[in-house]
Amino acid sequence: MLSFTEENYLKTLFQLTVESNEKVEAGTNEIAAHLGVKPASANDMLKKLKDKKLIHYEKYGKSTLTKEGRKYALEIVRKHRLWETFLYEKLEFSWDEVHEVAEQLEHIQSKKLIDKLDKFLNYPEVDPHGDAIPNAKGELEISQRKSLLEEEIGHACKMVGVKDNSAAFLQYVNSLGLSINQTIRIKAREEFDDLLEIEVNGKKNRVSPKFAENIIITCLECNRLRKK
Amino acid sequence: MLSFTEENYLKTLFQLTVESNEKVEAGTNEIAAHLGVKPASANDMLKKLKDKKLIHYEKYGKSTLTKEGRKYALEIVRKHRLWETFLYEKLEFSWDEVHEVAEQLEHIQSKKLIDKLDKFLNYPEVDPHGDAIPNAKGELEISQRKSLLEEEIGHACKMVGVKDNSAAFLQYVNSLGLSINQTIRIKAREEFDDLLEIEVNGKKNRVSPKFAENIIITCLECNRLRKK
DNA sequence: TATAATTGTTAGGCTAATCTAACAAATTTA
DNA sequence: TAAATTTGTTAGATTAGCCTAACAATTATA
Ligand SMILES: [Mn+2]
Ligand SMILES: [Mn+2]
Ligand SMILES: [Mn+2]
Ligand SMILES: [Mn+2]
Repeated sequence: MLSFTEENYLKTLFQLTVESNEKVEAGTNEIAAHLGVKPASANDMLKKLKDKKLIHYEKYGKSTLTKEGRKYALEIVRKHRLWETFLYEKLEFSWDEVHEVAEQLEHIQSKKLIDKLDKFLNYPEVDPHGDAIPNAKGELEISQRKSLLEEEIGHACKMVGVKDNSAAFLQYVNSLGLSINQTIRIKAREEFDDLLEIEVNGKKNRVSPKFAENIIITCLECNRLRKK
Repeated sequence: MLSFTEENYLKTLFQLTVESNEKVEAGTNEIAAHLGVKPASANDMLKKLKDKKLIHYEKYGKSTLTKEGRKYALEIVRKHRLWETFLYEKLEFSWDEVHEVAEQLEHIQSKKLIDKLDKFLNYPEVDPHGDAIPNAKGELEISQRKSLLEEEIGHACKMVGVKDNSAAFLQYVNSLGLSINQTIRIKAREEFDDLLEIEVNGKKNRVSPKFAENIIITCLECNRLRKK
């Protein structure tokens, strides 16, 4: 059985690779920063997890999860998101309060507990943030992606990537306050010139269809409602 | 904030003293045995808890909780019993499965979580084993006690002590398979001679009114129903 | 009340997870 | 491509919680 700490390292690696929209492997410093520890500490643990065959790691190289490690990571993510859903739906926690408590609850060891919780919540597909919940078999339905241009008016979505990777475009994206994981709400579409009115962090802006076509998003509303 | 381990020591001391029907203070070996560690380990921790002013402890003496330590212990007991109730009432866990998981859940740190859980469960007074749940202020309603003679026919109760402490009586008690914390069910009362028919661990026996008068119990049914 | 048994303490070690400080490799930049 | 910067590693120390083995105090028993 894994320790609390080992579990946190696996989950971090999962987030930084499998669930990242930027990379498929993670460096030691990055992992350390994500966990709030020093690189030296992360280095020790990476060697240990490699010995346990839970991650792929080579000296001075980047790390990824093995199949086995990924299995564990998915279990933890499943628990985390089910608990968040429980807190949100049953205990009147708000959207932004659930994560912190779920960080603790995700480490409770009991297969029965988590399966019963899943049933009690009526097998939810997504957590309160719109993120997919792995099922009991460890299968994760990756949120459907599309371009910002294809998103429905009125919906909120999350930016997960770009199609155009040119510096010019990225700078443009940046200047509008947009970045990975940023929530974007589409307010309206101008009939006259097809510009989209979007809201980011409370600030409104207008973007061209060409711009929107190059922003990759997942729709929060669609994910949330997919099977409910 | 207290560590997982410190919390377990405080809870153990609470169970061995405040909630015990035999003693009001506990020895080092006893504490160690209850926690499944060696006396040397318990000794280290007792000194540490004393420094933190959570327990009264003197070299070669017995230990008890300070007011502060008792406050923490009650919080943990409250969490433990609320989680047991949740598992039993909402997640279809059985009577005997709840304890193990609650041992983990009792250490989750979130005031809001436990108060919301309390509300969600509709402020239960007792856990699935009939034990009282401390309220949010840390007040514990000690289960009402009476003699076995006063118990209602058909009810199940728990033996918590004796009135007569003579060796002869205790031996008699013992020969019937009775001991502290043992569950007793009253099957019937004979009209003819007032003998009580009891069942202990599946075995039936008959006891005199004089005998029953000297056994102190708390009624599980009454505790469970007191305010529901 | 002397001896035996029980109970409690200490010293010294071990492991997991962390740190700092020094260093080495890899990558970026001029 | 050489120098500067970033990234990653190592050695050695620390802390919490546990252990064993030796010992000391207390309590029970003959
Ligand atoms: Mn979260
Ligand atoms: Mn965690
Ligand atoms: Mn319990
Ligand atoms: Mn516990």
